[in-house]
Amino acid sequence: MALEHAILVSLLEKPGSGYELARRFDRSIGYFWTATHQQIYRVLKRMESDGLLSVRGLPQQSRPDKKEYSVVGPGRAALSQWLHEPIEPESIRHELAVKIRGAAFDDPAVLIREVERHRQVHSDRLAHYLAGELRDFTGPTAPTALDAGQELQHVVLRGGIAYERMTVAWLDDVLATLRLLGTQHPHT
Amino acid sequence: MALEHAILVSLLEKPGSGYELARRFDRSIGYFWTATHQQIYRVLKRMESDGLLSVRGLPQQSRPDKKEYSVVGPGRAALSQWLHEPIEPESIRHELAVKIRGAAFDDPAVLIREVERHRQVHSDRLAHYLAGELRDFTGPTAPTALDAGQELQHVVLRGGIAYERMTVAWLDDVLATLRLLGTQHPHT
DNA sequence: CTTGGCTATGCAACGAGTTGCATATGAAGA
DNA sequence: TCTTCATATGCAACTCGTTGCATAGCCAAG
Repeated sequence: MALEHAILVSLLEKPGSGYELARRFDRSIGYFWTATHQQIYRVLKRMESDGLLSVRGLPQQSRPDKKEYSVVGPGRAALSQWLHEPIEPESIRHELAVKIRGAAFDDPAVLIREVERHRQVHSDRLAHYLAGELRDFTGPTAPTALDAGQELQHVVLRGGIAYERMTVAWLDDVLATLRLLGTQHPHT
Repeated sequence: MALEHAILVSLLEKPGSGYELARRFDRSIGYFWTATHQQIYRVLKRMESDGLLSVRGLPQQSRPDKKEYSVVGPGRAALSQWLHEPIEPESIRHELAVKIRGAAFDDPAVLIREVERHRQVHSDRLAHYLAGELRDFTGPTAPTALDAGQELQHVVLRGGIAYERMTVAWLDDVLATLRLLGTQHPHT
């Protein structure tokens, strides 16, 4: 139930509605944990009935009502307990890697476009992360004192940056390999 | 249904039983796609009834019977079709990153042991990959001619190596950050 | 001689995640 | 004016993935 914990972290960073959470899961926390709005609304409801969150109805002008969720005592305790539990080191699911191995049984050249497209996405993400880092951690608003929250968000962002950099470099390696095979085996 | 495709690739590389596939998903292809034996048996049954695979019962001495699956025509066609379809660039689910951000709301020091443990796992995986690379791709049995299958398996392995290297370096960064926060805030 | 481990397959139940659809309103643009 | 976009929430049905358990025989260690 890691979504529950991701929601606790996000709501502790800043209370918000299901809709707002859904948007955060499209950026920020979403770089490390994805979720759709359906999932979020369902889990929020359960967490509230379990007493981990409190809700506040915010009637809005010219908009549907908003339900703002905040973490309450038991929610904070649940997060703290989870932090003390060990978790399994991630096991990746890299569909593109499966495709690349599968390309041995077809024409490897069909993957070139696909890999180029992925490279573009990762390269864009890298640029986006770097811009965020400049804005939030090394710009004029640079952290004055050592703030734990800031430092931890920064180190996670550095992880994202390292991941995207590594991925772009690897996809270049993949492209070079595919092109080499293309010239050797014009079409198997 | 990417498991289906991962199974097609693995069975094209070498036919085998559900049990054998389950073990391959603990190594090799499993580095990029995980699956439990339950999932595998269930999907194999479906794929066979869909006509993508054929089965051969192999009675064995002093062992339960084995069912050896092979890819047949329609299976190969399904793989080929999948290779031509675009896939979504991976979205990561990095539970440890969520924990690190969550540590801002508790004592960051509680994560040190956990991060050290993860670092060890990734460092072991890296060593394992490097040994495999030496054995299969750069050793005395180095590829004579340019074999597409070999080259593609190698580039995927290089991706795994790059990933583990990057992760170990990042976890060192995380540890340094956690330790720094520990000395600054002896206990919030 | 019994316990545990390895091969080999599978059911049943549950929890997690996805997809399609539905509803309501106001603002901006064609 | 009509459509589309953005806010805001939710149900229902489905597939995917995990966990616990069951069976069955052989082998090796204690």
